[in-house]
Amino acid sequence: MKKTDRRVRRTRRLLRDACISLILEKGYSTVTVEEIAERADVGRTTFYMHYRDKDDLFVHSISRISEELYEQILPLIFSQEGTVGQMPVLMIFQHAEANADLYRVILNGAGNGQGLQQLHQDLSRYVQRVLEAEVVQQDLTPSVPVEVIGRAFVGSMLGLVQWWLEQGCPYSAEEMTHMLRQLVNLGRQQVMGLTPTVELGPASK
Amino acid sequence: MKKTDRRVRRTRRLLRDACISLILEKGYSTVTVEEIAERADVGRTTFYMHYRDKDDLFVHSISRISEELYEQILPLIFSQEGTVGQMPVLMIFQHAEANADLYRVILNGAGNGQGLQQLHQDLSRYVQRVLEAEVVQQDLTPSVPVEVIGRAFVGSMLGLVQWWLEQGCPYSAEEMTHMLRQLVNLGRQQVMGLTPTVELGPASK
Amino acid sequence: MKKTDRRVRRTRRLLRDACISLILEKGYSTVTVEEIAERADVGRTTFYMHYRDKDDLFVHSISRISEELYEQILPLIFSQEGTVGQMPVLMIFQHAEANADLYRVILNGAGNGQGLQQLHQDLSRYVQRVLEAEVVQQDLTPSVPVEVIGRAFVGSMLGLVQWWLEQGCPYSAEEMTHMLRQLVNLGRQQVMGLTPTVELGPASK
Amino acid sequence: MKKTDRRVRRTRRLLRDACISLILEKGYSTVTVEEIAERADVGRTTFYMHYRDKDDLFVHSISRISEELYEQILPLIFSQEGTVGQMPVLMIFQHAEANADLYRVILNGAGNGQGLQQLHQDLSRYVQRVLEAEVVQQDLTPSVPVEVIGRAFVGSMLGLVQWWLEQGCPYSAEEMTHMLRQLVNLGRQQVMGLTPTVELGPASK
DNA sequence: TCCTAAGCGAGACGGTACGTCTTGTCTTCCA
DNA sequence: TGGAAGACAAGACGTACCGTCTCGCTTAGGA
Repeated sequence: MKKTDRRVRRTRRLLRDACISLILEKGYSTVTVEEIAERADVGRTTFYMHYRDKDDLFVHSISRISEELYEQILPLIFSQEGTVGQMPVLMIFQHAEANADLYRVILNGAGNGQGLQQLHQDLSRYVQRVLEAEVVQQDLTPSVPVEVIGRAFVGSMLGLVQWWLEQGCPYSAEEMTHMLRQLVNLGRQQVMGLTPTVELGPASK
Repeated sequence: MKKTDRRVRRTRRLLRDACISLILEKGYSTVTVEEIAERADVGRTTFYMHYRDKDDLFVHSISRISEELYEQILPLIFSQEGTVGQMPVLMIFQHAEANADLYRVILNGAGNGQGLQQLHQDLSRYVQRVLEAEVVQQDLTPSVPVEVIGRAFVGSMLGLVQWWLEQGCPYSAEEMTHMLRQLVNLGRQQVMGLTPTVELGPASK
Repeated sequence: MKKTDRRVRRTRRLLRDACISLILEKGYSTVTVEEIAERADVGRTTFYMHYRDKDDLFVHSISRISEELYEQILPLIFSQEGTVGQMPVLMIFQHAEANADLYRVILNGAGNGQGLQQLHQDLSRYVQRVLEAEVVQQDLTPSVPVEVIGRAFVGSMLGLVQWWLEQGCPYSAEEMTHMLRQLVNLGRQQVMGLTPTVELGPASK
Repeated sequence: MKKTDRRVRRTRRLLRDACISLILEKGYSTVTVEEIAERADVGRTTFYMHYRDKDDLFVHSISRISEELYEQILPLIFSQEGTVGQMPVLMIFQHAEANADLYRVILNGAGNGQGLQQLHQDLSRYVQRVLEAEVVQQDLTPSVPVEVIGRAFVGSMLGLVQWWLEQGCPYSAEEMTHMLRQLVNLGRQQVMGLTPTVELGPASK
């Protein structure tokens, strides 16, 4: 029951990799189960032993990326002083740049937008959680529901990431982070009932 | 060359309506050309006389909505005093509420995200144009490219619209507009080099 | 009621010619109504004004040939001394050689064998009629029904014609006629109760 | 490589049987692949796994009959004394009577006459071979090419078979054989340079 | 001379069948 | 015993023709 598990894991990894690489090559909707199986050097039967269909595999494939992202960001968020710190946003831009192709696939709405919805939701939830912690710790009374703040923030962030990747990353991740913060921080602080802070350039860090 | 045109137009309209209603009922990917044709009381052959495939029809179907939106907003934008006025944003929320189902389809990324991409792009372009006019008229030197400002703004707006519709519109369009403005206006004014203004509530209007 | 008729006749002729030439070029079953109409410089609608379908047109097209054949042979048959004379057979070979392509189409069974069946039947009937006249005139008692004699005769004749055309007419029409007569005359005379005659070569005629 | 083969063979047999029975019921050209598949209790896809199209299946279907015929006749032909013996012809009539429907389909020119052409050709070749053996063994000098003799013979035989089946077999196979032999034997013997023989009735056999 | 009916071209349309492609299931065979 | 091979049913796809219809245009023969 050990060797088998390892083999199973291997097969699944092969399938996920094949899935992603094929989507990158020719677009989500034109990729077939057959192709994925062939690329993974696996029988079509085997595919169906592990995943229900292409969508299922796709969701699991991108969840690897999400998990990677969450594992890096989660600890940082809570090691911070209770604000949506600069580091996490920066890391998202960096992570996106490192996995540009995959991000592009997700942000463009592959798989009927499943990936995008999930990412949007997950990130919003995290941001919301952080904001709620802030509210509790500093006893604030936001004039706008934190859910709304989170959604709007993630919306602008992902909007920028998508544009940025589509343009071929004309700015550095640090610059993008700085611009995003300039755009959203004042508003966020205002609706949260915080004192506005002056936003310093990325170089000053 | 007149009667025929009218018949063609009628057929296309029937197809577009059938397409949208079916997507709303059972999701983009499970709708078949056959179903659309049947719903439109049209032969499958006729479908292919007018549209290449389901995607093609979908794009044309939603473009009708977009055009409706643009025709209402465009004039307003330029009749304003050169700022991303309250009215256009409000109108988008209202338009979304009025066409909630269709917006949900688009924002959820139906059709491989084509609709969402297009909407994002179109709106960004409009916002960008307005901002550029502002820059020229008031001789400003923005610290962040207007393209970035536009993208971020549209990102947060669409993020909010999507969340709002998914939640069943727990706030009024006016409230949503006000919240969005509170969140983005200060930042926008700062990076544009404008004097910050106090944002008044929706009721005060 | 005059010019119109002429126009109609013209259209039908154009259609028949187009039909035959197309069948010769690419085989009966692959020819489409559209092609025929186009070749005849006629709208598809017009085709259906004159013929029910491709088969209908085909039958009418080949009937022209049959009629030509019958008009030449019929008089001769009955102007003869009451035997299946040499002339008619020779004329069939000559007619076949002159219309080789069309005969090939018919004998190969184009149009679900309709043409072939018809030709077989028509010729058999004629031969049978001649034989019956012989029986009556000479008060014979054939040991084999004339219907059978006729069928067998036409069978061997058409079998030879088809082979002959397919081989590119390696013999002259006269030679073919002579060979056919050598093969069938003795038997026919025997079963008819006639005195066998010596068959002379084609040159001796 | 065993069970699978058996399954494949079974499927093909089902398809061939369905094909023939449907053609008999409603004519070659109106039978559709869908119907054949349905009758054979097989998916349409499966049809295309085994045969290219309806024509392909038809040719394979009738080849079974031909093979049956050849397997019965071939041995007899060469076990004979070197003449186109009575037995083979009789067997063809008997075989035709036993498979009347299928023969009718073939002789009427179903499938663009493919079956008929093939049968004609195959039988002609066999007859020709026998005649050639005769020529060599008895050192004859035919006044007509054996190819021509064969073609003419097969032509009259098939002509008779077709007529006979179409008439509902008004004579016995033995009678038909006798009539055919009366009609062709004298001529054949003459052109082959053989002494004419008296043809005895079928009862005397 | 008009006008009116016919032949006709253009082409939208519903329908049927085609041959292909992909999916998901199941069975058989092999390592 | 798990996985590859592959037969298979199901069903959507996009295409090709078919036969029908409606719409106008031309034209020619009778008023």
